[in-house]
Amino acid sequence: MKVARVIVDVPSRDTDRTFDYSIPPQLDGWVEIGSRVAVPFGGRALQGIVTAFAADAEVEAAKVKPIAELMDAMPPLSAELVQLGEWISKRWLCPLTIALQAMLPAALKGKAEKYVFPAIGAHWTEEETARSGGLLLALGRGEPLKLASLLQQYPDQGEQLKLWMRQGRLEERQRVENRMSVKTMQTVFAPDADKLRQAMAELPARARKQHEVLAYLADNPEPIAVERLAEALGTTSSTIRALADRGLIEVRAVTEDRDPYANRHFPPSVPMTLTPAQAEAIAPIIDALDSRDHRAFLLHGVTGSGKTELYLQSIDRCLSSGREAIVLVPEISLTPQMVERFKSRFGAKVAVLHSRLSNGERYDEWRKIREGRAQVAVGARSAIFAPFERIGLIVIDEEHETSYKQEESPKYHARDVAIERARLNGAVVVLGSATPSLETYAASKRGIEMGYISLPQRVADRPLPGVRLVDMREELKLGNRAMFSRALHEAIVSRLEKKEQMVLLLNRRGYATFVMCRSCGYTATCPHCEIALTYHRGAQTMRCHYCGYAEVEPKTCPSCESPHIRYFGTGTQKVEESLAETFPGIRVIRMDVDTTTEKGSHERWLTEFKERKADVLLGTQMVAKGLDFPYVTLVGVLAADAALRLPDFRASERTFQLLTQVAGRAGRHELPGEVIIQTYDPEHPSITSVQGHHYEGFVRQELKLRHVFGYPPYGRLIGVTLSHESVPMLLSAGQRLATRVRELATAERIGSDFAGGNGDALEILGPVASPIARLKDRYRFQCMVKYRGDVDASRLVAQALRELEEAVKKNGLIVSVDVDPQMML
DNA sequence: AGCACGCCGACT
DNA sequence: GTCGGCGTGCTC
Repeated sequence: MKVARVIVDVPSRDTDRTFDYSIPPQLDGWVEIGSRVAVPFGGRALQGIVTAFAADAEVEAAKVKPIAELMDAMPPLSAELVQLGEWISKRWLCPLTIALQAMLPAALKGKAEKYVFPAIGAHWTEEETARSGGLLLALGRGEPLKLASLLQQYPDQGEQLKLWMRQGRLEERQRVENRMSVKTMQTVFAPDADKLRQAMAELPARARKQHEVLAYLADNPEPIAVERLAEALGTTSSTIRALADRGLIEVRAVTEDRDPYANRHFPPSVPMTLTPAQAEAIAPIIDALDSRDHRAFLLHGVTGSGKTELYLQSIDRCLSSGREAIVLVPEISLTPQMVERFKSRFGAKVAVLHSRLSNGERYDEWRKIREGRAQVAVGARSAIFAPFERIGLIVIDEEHETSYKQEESPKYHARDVAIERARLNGAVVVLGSATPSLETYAASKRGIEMGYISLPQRVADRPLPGVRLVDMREELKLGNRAMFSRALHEAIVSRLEKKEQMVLLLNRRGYATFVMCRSCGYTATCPHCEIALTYHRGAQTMRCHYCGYAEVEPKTCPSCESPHIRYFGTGTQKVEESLAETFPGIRVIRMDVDTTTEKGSHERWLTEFKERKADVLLGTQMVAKGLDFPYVTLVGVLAADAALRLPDFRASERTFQLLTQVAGRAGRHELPGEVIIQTYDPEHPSITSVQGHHYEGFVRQELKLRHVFGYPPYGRLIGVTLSHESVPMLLSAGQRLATRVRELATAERIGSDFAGGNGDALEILGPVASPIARLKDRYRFQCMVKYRGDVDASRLVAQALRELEEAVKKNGLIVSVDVDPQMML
């Protein structure tokens, strides 16, 4: 009996294998590898993906059930993507269904819905019918009805329904349905100001928060999302709901638009004539495309060297050979300007995929690709799964960006997936960056698996901006306690006079980074996470940036009641305030997660800045990436070493990359640029190398350190984080795991004297408390496996984890594995 | 992940 | 004597 092997959508270790289903005659010939099917599984209906066929079931024929339904006429995944999914699940140690789900748009994440209908021959008394308040009448019409909507419509009949189902008078059937939910947003609509004032007068005086809400709406009459309004006023949605209940405001679910680019016109662009340097750089890429071999290249080009034009011309070449192209861009750089560059060149052939799209929009773009109506996919990380069938080229712009690593399961890195997918397709990969990750750089310098292409000059020979380092310790000695050094102060003044613009970077949001009592040393920490709370000026709250916990600012010390409670450290809010005080009349746009939560706000700020409605763009790392404004002639970094002391071996690399990227924002057009970096550590290589735009110098030094400690690219890492409410439990589980990995390594004769890139093999560190030792009320311990690249450590870790899970069963221990972790926190 | 099956406390 | 608490095991 021919069977389909199905991966069912239950993300657990013991269901991480195929289950066999027979193919009903009417589906014969329709079910393919990659088909999405609904199947009965343990008494319920589930979604699954067909990954193989077999001539016979691996279990006795009586156990094999038929596929209930084929969910799409055209399989959403190809055999190639299924294969890629299998590779991902092995590489990052996750259940295959999780890898496969990551490839599907959210709209295709099927969910079982329960339907109820009367059993044949079931009767109800007149009294029961009357008591059911219309429910039995509705059921009596014959159509099975959705259980969830019945419960919503008749909230008090839940018990009754359950009883009838137990008695067999009602029957239940499950059906897997698409979650084609159009995205909606609860939005507040305010009446006109007069009505609002009248409403305020009618409100009881003690309803203070409700007054505030109405006052805010009187000033800001445009519709606003409930969540956002609540956040702006430091209250909760219940306040707003209360107002809606009184009928004073209206709250409606607003659906989001489906074609984000429907009303936009993209003026066509033609290929630019390449500079000699560009022409030389693109040649090997074109060669590789023409030969149809799998090849990968690092395109190492300084900021402003014209990498995007090379991408465009490479894509053009790829398309003209009848193949398709994927372009990955960091989420944050996926701005309308960026999209425009691709749409202008390739028009309707471009599909755009990013997280800001609603599920419906995303699904529509995805279908354009699947159905062959688009040949270029431009998108963030997950666009690497664009369902093309003839991929010729994959471009990853800003390849060093951390956002290419997904932090939830599957914890894949899009760069590695790209290379594997290109290998499967005989396609070319181009990794572009001004500051390549050390892994990529080292690989390209080895020259075996990856070629190196350099583009060391900016186009039109525009100079890289001059970089000045300012030692803030000297400033302090000279009595300057302000957050702006004298140099930066002067530079700001001169830009204001010349009506030029500035970008200021501070990689910390909020107002003050911690709150401490000067009398007793008490610091405010999150009660759930052991993380210092950050003070936010606007809402006068202290917030945890990890779990979102917030409390009102204390007037006196909660511990000793001293009034000497002070705010330390500087966040973007405080800089904004200080700019206004120091430079009266200065116009500042602040961009950080607090000001860009609303859909489209990110874009709006950038447009305003571009139109020169502000002098300063102040923000966290989101102002460092890919922005291109002709009037920006000054970039200021307020505290360059902020991220340097983090307990992460990549801290230096990140700092260097961030500083170089932000420095590249200055002087990109006619006007020359200047960069001022304030630091307490002006000798640090991450910082001094930025001054000379000296990537190679920085990398050489950093690689030496990595070599000594056996960190990537010389060794590889697997992080395992265990979390539980109890510390002793965690410690014993952690030790058990570490011991077991060690035993397995010894059994396989893998030496444990790995130190640096020349030792041999594998070592396991920990368990130790995680840098964030407690998160959301759970303690966290971690182990780190450090190993030489040719050792199959993930197999050992997987086995040790299986054994550990077997041993502790369900006692609440949560284990999370991260292969090639990018963040050590 | 769910849902069933199974073995021990507070109720009609 | 029964309802139901959630520990354990299976799902083609």
